[in-house]
Amino acid sequence: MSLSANAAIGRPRLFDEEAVLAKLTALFWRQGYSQTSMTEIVKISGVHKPSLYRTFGTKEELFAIVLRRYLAERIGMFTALIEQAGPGIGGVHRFLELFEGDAISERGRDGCLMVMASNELRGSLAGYDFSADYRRQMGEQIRILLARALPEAVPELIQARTDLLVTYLLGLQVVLRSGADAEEIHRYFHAVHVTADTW
Amino acid sequence: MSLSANAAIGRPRLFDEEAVLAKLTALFWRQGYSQTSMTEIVKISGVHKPSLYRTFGTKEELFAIVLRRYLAERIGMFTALIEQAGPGIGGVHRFLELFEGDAISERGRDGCLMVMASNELRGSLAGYDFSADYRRQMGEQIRILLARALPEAVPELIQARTDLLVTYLLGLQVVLRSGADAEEIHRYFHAVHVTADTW
DNA sequence: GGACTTTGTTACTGAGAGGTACCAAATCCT
DNA sequence: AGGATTTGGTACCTCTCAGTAACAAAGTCC
Repeated sequence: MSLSANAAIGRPRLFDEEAVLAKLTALFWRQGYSQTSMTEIVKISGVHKPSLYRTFGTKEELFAIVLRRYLAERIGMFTALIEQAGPGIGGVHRFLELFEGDAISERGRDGCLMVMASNELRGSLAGYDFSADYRRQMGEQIRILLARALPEAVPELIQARTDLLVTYLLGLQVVLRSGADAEEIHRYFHAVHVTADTW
Repeated sequence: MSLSANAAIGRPRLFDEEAVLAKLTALFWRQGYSQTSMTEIVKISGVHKPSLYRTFGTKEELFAIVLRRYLAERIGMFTALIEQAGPGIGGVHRFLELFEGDAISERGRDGCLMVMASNELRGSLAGYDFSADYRRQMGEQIRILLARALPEAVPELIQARTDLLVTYLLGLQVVLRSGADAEEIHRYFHAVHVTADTW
């Protein structure tokens, strides 16, 4: 399902949609939605305004596209980290370590675009409740991690642990975006390591 | 420390600063900083623009005043809830119940102004790192709650539990602002009740 | 080659943003 | 009473915002 209906007819597009969306994702992620102007978007993307509007629609529609793309990418990252972490309770600790590595990176300090957009747009945009979608898909991934880590636990307990971890991770993104230093960030990771030890 | 240097000389002010700040806090809290215009601020406050600028400075300075005021009020709420919750591990559960009552209220659905502003302004405004201030003061309150709840725990453990709860509560505000329904909100509270039972 | 279609580029629009100049009104001090 | 000082209120400023009209350029199809 491409954005352009018929790619063969007419003058060929000089820019790559995916590359532009990747750049704009980073831009929105850094600055937020309403604090990013179309002028900046034109500058960063290298695509002139009428082309942007023809391709992606209004600023709001463009941001919705960015959000859907980011959501899939983000969940993919969770899947990869959980895969890499392995089974057992050690897998939970390894997952947290991998997550911390990403968190203290340059991009990690921007927090999570979903959390940022949830706060700015109250979780939905143009009728699409992206925030609920994000929590649900994130929960599914965390549940996989915990089900493999705690094979003897009943589903209700797995769910409670999952809900705790999801909420914790959302809060962590708030901290990351707020400019906390590596020491404070590590304290928060330490806290959940300690908690996971009782599981 | 009043905002007006000399209250006696000149025409008396027709509006109450505190009442105006309370209204504007609610407005910023609902809409966010950059999505709230000076025109709206004039309309809600009933104070004309030049008076606002004379009294509170620029929009940015006004918001800084709102943030400091809100921070004190918010920490006061934590203090009150913790006082009301009482000692022992039961105090933690009661604190959470009281907090949930506030969370599912109309205002609770707006989340926390500090969390919202942290996401929008990356934790600081005009050189004031309000976000770090908030986490520190919030941590102090939670530590009091947990120290009374777990009198036999070593300080390191109290600190770890505190850091977990602080991060969890920040994440919860993200969920609240995103428009989650009461059932989902209750699930997240249940998750931390289950965790607190192992303390 | 010529009709058709889509894209790149420039210039522009109306609306709304944050912020202020200016003057009348209301108080205090002498 | 009259200057001094502060506030209320109207009208205005400049700048930037999202969005678009119009036309040239670059392709496909017949």
